[in-house]
Amino acid sequence: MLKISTKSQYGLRALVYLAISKEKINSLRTISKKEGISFDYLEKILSRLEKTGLVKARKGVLGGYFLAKHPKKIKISEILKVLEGDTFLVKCIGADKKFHCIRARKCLAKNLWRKIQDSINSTLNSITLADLIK
Amino acid sequence: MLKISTKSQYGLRALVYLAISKEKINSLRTISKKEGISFDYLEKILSRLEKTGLVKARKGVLGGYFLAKHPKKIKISEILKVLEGDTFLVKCIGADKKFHCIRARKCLAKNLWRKIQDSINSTLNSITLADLIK
DNA sequence: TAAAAGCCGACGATATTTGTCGGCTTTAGT
DNA sequence: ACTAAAGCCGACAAATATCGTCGGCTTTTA
Repeated sequence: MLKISTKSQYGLRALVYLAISKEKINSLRTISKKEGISFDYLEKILSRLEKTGLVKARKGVLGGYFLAKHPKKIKISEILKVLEGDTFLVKCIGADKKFHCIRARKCLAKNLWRKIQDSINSTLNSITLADLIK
Repeated sequence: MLKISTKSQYGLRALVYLAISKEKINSLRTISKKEGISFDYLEKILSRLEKTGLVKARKGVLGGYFLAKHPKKIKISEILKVLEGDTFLVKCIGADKKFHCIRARKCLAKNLWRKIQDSINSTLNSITLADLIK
């Protein structure tokens, strides 16, 4: 249906929150409350962002999350890749060749998907978290 | 997950088929066989395209489907709109204002979604069925 | 009047998305 | 050392969307 999952929307909002926050570190509870996002769900999202090195976490009392890099260094494409998986519009142009269809040569639609894909990618690659918050 | 549904993929392939076919009219059965798409599913897709005036149908023996307009007059955006519904990346920028979130003013993410949306739209609006087949 | 074709609504299977829950580990403050 | 606050992790469950099937109907041509 060509839509951005709420997972990505939530994730991005959390990152924006961290980026503009005056605090050096923000707990999951705080972010979820301020952004109105389910605590448990956001936990999974941030945990994933943590594993892929976009945010860092500190455990224990006074713990929380903070950005791993300067917002300038975080491209939107990175974020979405982590949260949405390898975002290819259609499998037949994706990385996994087993989905590349047999009628590849004849398939005139393929070029279209590729074009749209490119246009999305270039937008995503050209914008950073820092661009969003200024 | 930011993907094009197979419904749209099938629909587009069917339209391309009609556009490049030497026959003036092609039955559902023929298209589904040649394109390797489920007969019953494709029926629903073409029926929808028919209702919205992109293709026309003739009933009875020797019946089938044919394009309602010249491929030059059919923009890809039209096709996808019919098949995917109102394709907005996120509800909060969609037509239905009840989904526009409360934190609209604060929401820095919104501009991003809009930017991506615009880039997709302009690609989709600038390409016609005719462009695909030449 | 029979066969081929499209029309239509209901249904069901599957996949994906969106959460929820419970118990674990780590850490700061007392 | 103990406790409470916080993150970590895997299993599960609910909701939704996608994909496809089915049966019976109408229309049309030979």
